[in-house]
Formats: sequence, C-alpha cells, structure tokens
Amino acid sequence: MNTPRKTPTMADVARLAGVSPMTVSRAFKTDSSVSEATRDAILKAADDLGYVFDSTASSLRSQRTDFVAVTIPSINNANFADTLRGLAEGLKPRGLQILLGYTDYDMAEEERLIEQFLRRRPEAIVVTGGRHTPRARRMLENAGIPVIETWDLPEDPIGHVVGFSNAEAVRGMVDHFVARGLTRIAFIGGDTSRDTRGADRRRGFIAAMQAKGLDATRLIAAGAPPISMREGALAMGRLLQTLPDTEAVICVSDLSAFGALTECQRRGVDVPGRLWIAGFGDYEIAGISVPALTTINPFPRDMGARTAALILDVLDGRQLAPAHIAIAPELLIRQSGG
Amino acid sequence: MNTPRKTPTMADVARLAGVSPMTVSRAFKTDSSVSEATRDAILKAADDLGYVFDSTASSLRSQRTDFVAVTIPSINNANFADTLRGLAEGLKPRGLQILLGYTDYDMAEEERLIEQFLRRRPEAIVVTGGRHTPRARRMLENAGIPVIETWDLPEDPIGHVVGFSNAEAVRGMVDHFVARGLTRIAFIGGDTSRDTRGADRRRGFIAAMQAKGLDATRLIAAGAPPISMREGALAMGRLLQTLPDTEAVICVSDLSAFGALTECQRRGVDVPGRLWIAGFGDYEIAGISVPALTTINPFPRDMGARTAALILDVLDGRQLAPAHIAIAPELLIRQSGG
DNA sequence: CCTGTTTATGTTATCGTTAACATGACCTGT
DNA sequence: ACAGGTCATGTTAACGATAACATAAACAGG
Repeated sequence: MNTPRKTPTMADVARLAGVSPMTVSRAFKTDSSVSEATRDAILKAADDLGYVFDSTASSLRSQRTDFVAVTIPSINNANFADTLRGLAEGLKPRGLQILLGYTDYDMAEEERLIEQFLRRRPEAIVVTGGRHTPRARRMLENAGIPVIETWDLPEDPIGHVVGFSNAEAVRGMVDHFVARGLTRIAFIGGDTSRDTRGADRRRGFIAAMQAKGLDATRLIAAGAPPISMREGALAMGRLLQTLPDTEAVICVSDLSAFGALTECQRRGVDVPGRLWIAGFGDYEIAGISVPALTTINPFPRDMGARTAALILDVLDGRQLAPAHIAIAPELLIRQSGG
Repeated sequence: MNTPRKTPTMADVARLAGVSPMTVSRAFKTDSSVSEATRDAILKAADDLGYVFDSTASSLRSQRTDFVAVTIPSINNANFADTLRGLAEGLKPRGLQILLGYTDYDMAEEERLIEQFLRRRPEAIVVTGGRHTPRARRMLENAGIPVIETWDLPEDPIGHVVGFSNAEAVRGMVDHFVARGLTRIAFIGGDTSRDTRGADRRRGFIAAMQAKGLDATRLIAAGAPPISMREGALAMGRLLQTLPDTEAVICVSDLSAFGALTECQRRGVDVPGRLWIAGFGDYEIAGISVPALTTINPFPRDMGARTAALILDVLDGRQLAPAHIAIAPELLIRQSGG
C-alpha cells in the first residue's frame, strides 16, 4: 500500500536539501540571492519530492496575488477577445494572471462578478464600459486598486480609462455617408439598454443625423445582445420591407452587418448598388466577405495592450494620476458602401 | 489628513459586531448556523467598515480555492469560446471560478500554463486536446486533482475525457461525399503539428480516402494556426490553380471554409455548382453564409457543459472512476455541397 | 424534572509562505 | 589589521481566515 502522504511543503524541501524554509522560498524567486549550489540542491530536492509551490500561501503572506480581474460582456465576441488577448499578452511578462468573467451584457451580473473578484484581491481590475450599478461603482471606488474602464469614454470615470466614444465613431460614418450624398440612412441594433455600447452607437447615429437635419427615425431593432449575424439578417428583412427606399444601413456591429448582407444576397438586393451596408468593429469577416464591409476599427487589441501597459505603469508607480487614454477609431471604407 | 487605515479584517468586523471572528466567518457562509439577529448585526458591521472577504486567506486555511483551471488554444475562436461558456455556466452555480489560459497552439506554452495553474491549487484542471509535453503530462498525472481532456479522444488519457474523434468526424464527411459520387476531394489545412486537432482531421481525411481507394494527396497547406478566413481564401486560390479538377474541398474549419468560399466568389467559381465546400465546427457563419456551409457540429458548448457536470460529479464523489464521455459530432449538409 | 439533543457561539491552533530583522562569513581598501 | 560593506543564510512572527473541538443555553421527550 502506498502512503497517502500529504502534498510536500517548503519545509519538506528544506529538510531534504538541508537548508531553512526561508532559503527554499528564496530559491523559488529568481532574483533572490541564493548561491548556485544551494539553489541547485533545493530544486533537485523539490523535484524529487514532487513539490509544487503554493501560490495561495504566498499570496496571503506577501499580500500580492498577481491577479488582474477582467470583466467583459461576452467571450464569444472577437472584439472583446482581441482586447483580452492584448491585455493578456501585456501582462504575461510580469507573471500577472487574468481572472476572467463575462457579464452576459447584464449589469447585475457584472456587480456580482466584481464582488467575487475583489474578494480574490486582484492587483487591478478592468471592466468593459462606463456604466455600472451604483453598488458596483461603489465597490470599485473603494477597492483600493487601479480600476480601468474600457471600450467607452465615460463622462465620470471611476479611475483610469482606455477607450473611445462609440457615439463619435458612428458620427464619423454618418458624416461620411452624408458627404457622399446619401440622406436616407438607417441604423440596425442598439435598441436595448443592455448593450450599452450598441445603444451609444445608436445615439451617435441619431445625433449625427439630426445635426445634419436628416431623418433619424429609420431605426431597426435587433433585440437583446449578443446581436449576431442572424439578428442582422432578420433586421435587414424588416428594413427592406418597411423602408424599401433606404440608401444605406449602419449596423451595430460587423456581425449584424454581415447577416444583413446575406439577407440582401438571398433577396437579390444589390450591395452596394442599391444599398450600402456598414458595420462596426472590423471583425475578420468584414475584410474578407464579398463585398468587403465598410466598417470602423476601434483597435480592440491595441486597447488591451494599452490597458496592460497602463496597469504596469500604475503598479510600478510610474503613473500616479488617473489616465484617460482615448483611442481614435478608424473609418474603413470598403466595397459594401462609401 | 485621512488615516491610511488598513483593509479591515474579520477581526475588525467581529469587534464592531460584538462577536467572535469565528461567528463572522460563519455569517459569511450562507448555510452555517448563525442566528438571524447576529448575522444581520455582522453584515451591518461589515458594511459599515467596508469589509471585503478575503478569499486568499480562506483558501489557505480551508484548502479550497474554488478555482477550475482551463487551458484552451485560443480565445479568438468561437468553438473554444462556446466550450468555455458551457463550462462556466455549469460551474457558476457552485461558485467555481475559471482560471483561464490560452496556449496559442503551443505545447510548451501549455506546459508553462499548467505549471502556473497547479500552483494556484485549482479543484480541477481542464485541458484542450490529448497531446502534451512529457513534463506537462507528468504534472497533470501527479496533480492530485481531476484532470479532464477535451476536444479529442486520446488513446491513453490522463484522467477523464469529454471529447470526440476529429479523424472519425472527417471520415464521416468523406464517406458522405463519396457516397454522393465524388472522387476528387481535397483537404485544406491541418498541415502543421501545432494544430493537433487540425492535423487529426487531415489524418482522418487521408485515412478515409485511402480506405475508399481514392487519391488522398489533394492536400493544401494553410500554415500555422490560428487558421482563419484569410488562410482559407489563400489556400483555395492555390487549390484552384494547381488542382482545378477538384470536385469538393473539406476545410479544417468553417472559418477557412468561408474564406475559401469567398475566394470562389471573387473568382466566379460556382459553389456548389462546380465545387463543393465543407467546413468544420458549425460556427454561426456556416449557417448564414450564402450558400450556407456544409459542416460538422461537434457541440462545443455541450462539451463544456458535460465537462462541468463531470467536474461536479467528481468533486462530490458521485463519479469515482475516470469518465470517458464521447460526443457524437453531427454532419450538417447544407447548400455549399453534399 | 432530568437526560439527551440541538442550536448558537467561542477558543485554539493552523493552513504554507515570506517580510523583517539578525547573523556569521567573506571581502575590500587603506 | 580593522572598520565598513556585501553576501548567503537563518529565526521569528505574521498574513486572515476556518477546522476541530468545546461549551452554554434552549429545547424535547418520557
């Protein structure tokens, strides 16, 4: 019978290597001053015992968890995934581990996640968007760690911001279409308050149209997020039926835009001949579909990378005041219109 | 000047509420036996102090972290994201938090991640695929926690398995195409060993073709993963140039299949009229593109959900022996061929 | 009314690591 | 040869929670 021995600890390693536990602890930190011979002996002993370092104990004693908490609305979204990737890549060199949660576009769920995350004592917390429940906001304000809001430019930020104005970005698209002589422009999506960024884009569309003195009522609902290709196709169907003289459609995202495009293809509506379609996000599909989709690139991965860099700056004391980093989204005019 | 007071602990809450720290601890566990009056007083005190429960200390003492470690090849992949979602949803009711890492299709990176994760003392670990570095495998074997391999049916599993045979799934597609009378069938992707599942699918293609006595050499490389739409389009370009008499193409994923389809559209090649295209994964785009893509649905979300259920069963002692759960992928014949 | 059980709470020791301080050995320059 | 410094290692006492055990009060059944 094999002994049901417990997981070995540093003390066990120390005993086998003939040193004190403290020296073992030092040997596991690369930078510490331990003689090479001692370190080798310790690592050998640790290997022989099958010792696995216990981060939990380390975290408790050192008060450093090396966690960065991140909440995003959805994992099944290439834009957010890109931000996450930029973030993860920027944090990895420093050994910071992301604690990921998705809110499913639900602020109450976000609140629950934030509460859970703060209990884990992360070094920083990144949230998507600038709107939160009052309690969530309070928790973030009192967390005592850097807070970064992304994918938005909130009027009253909690702490740091790395984002862009969704409304402004869509205004750019409207202005471009109007400059090209179009007037009957529609917007698909952004109809529910749940998708905060979608709603902002829709608001931006309405404001921009009104600023140009144009009819801003060609609004097609797409339902609750995640708004995907299918919803885009259905919305396009409704648009073609109710407002057949529409000249261009701006969609809340490339996914709905592509769905809308496929609906046109199924119905034999020529894009861009009879109708222009624009999306948002510069997903891969926007660049490769036939026709390629006119869209807006908000540089999601860059947003993640900048957020990561900001976090490191704050943790290292290089950045003291709340940073307010604005990303400039880029208008990409492609074959689907513009 | 405001006092730089430290974060309050249970002891502080206990003092304010006039109880012992142990009672505070109990009050924070919903199931424990604390009188309603006491609990209210404690929660009130905690709120007044801005107390935030410290999971790190709790984990160290109770030897329970409520973490489940998960490694996936890429976050920017809707299939893996679906698995993750199924997993997260299944684990959330039990308060298990996912510790996510992505390997970027790199086994050495996977090894590094596994090592890091095990230090966090997760309750279980989920890995994608059945191939790992020898050291990674050893670490998993000795981890003393449930190990679940997914997205594959390894010959020699480490512990539990929730997956399917990538090779068998593709065989099903080949058999179907052959039954429909085709013989000149090509395969795009799976050419690098990095994408283990892609390579398995390619192997499955070759084996199935050879089993039918057909030419299994129409293999188009798509490069290193992540193989996406663009690579699919480029590969299709090469296929049309070098093997123009090909009747059908099976692609390593729907993303490359859609890219391939767009290339046909750009070149005026009729799909399915002149060429059939099939993908893998049943991504949303497969169902909505025009023509819709013939593909294979491996039920990624279900895989995640089943994995979560398995983890709970194991943690609760309901499942003792290593489980071996095979998912049956479904052939979806759509307009692009079949 | 007494014993046995349940309920609400307290006491003590500990989870495994490391911050902070201490120490002895070995330099190093004058 | 010695004060001052560096280097490698050791000692002690936490970090903040809770498992395990203990106890007092309330309750229940005969």
